[in-house]
Amino acid sequence: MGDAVDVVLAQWRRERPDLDAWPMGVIGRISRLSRLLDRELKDFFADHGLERWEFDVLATLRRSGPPYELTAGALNRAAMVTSGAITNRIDRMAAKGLVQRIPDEEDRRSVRVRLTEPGLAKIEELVDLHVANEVRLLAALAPEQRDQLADTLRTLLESLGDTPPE
Amino acid sequence: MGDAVDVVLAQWRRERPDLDAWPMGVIGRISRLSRLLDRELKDFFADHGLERWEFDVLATLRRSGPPYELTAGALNRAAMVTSGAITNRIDRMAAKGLVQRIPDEEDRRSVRVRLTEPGLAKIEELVDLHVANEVRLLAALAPEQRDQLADTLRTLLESLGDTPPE
DNA sequence: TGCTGTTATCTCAATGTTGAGATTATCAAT
DNA sequence: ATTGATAATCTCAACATTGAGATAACAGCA
Repeated sequence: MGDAVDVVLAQWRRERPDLDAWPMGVIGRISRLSRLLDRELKDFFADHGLERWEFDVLATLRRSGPPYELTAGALNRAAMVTSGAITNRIDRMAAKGLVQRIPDEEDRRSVRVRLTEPGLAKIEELVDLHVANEVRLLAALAPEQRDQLADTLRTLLESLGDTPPE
Repeated sequence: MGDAVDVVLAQWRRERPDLDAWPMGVIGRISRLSRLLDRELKDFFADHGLERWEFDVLATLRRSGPPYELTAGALNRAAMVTSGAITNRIDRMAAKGLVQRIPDEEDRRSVRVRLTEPGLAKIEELVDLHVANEVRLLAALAPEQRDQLADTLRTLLESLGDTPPE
């Protein structure tokens, strides 16, 4: 009956009764949940010899469909990190043999990053387990609750400009 | 009518019709929202000469009530970071004069971190603006939506063990 | 008093991200 | 063709966090 954020809100009510801090009940919880879920996912991937960001890159390429390749730019937009971070990630995954860089003939500024055979095998092996793990993490929600939650979060994302590329 | 996560889900449906990836509609959105909100808050605090983590430390001390002091351990539990990170943060904030370290007489392993006069002034100056900024970020939600959202997120947090200290 | 286990904080090397700048390539318009 | 603006990627120094280990202090109990 109450989480850590309830305590925070109660403290503000006591210390600053004039302040209505309700937004913290939403934003604070999103932040904390994100952190907790990150930890859980990290543990899961560690058990399978991957970093979370490696899985994300593999999954992004896999779901883009054959030939399982995207430009570096598309990958960094998907991951919401800077270009420097993506260069670094691709370097390391290429060294591990999970992806390969392919020069783009059409636009020679671009690099296409393609899933290798082992990379494809890895994501195929893990994606079902990953989804099952996520189902476990959300087990506390009733089916209608989770649909409603997804809808509300979508509304928020749209209002913050999280619109698909094209 | 659709955010970046809807695209991800549609891709999985096309590529792997056998896989029901619904949890990504929740966990993916929580991750993305957390990142987007972080950026917004970062911009806001930058306009006021603070890092986000500095504000968090000030706010945690302020809402704990007079004499506005907590142990380093309490601060790192609140911030969900490791002890090394808190040591570093306190060092820098003490150098800026926002907090001061006070040896704990009762338990000499502990350090109490106390808001200085300038630190208190800073948080008092910013907290209302911060809440107003958060209200702005959540403006897309109707009042019942945000209450329901907060409730659902609380359910999730509790199920993941995010329970208050004592 | 002396042990043993636990707790609080700090230290520090390893690691990863950011953010700005450099490089190279493309595009639009003249 | 040439110029200027824009775009894609890579480079790299600065910075912050993690995670493991060190240090010091407390607590319970024989």
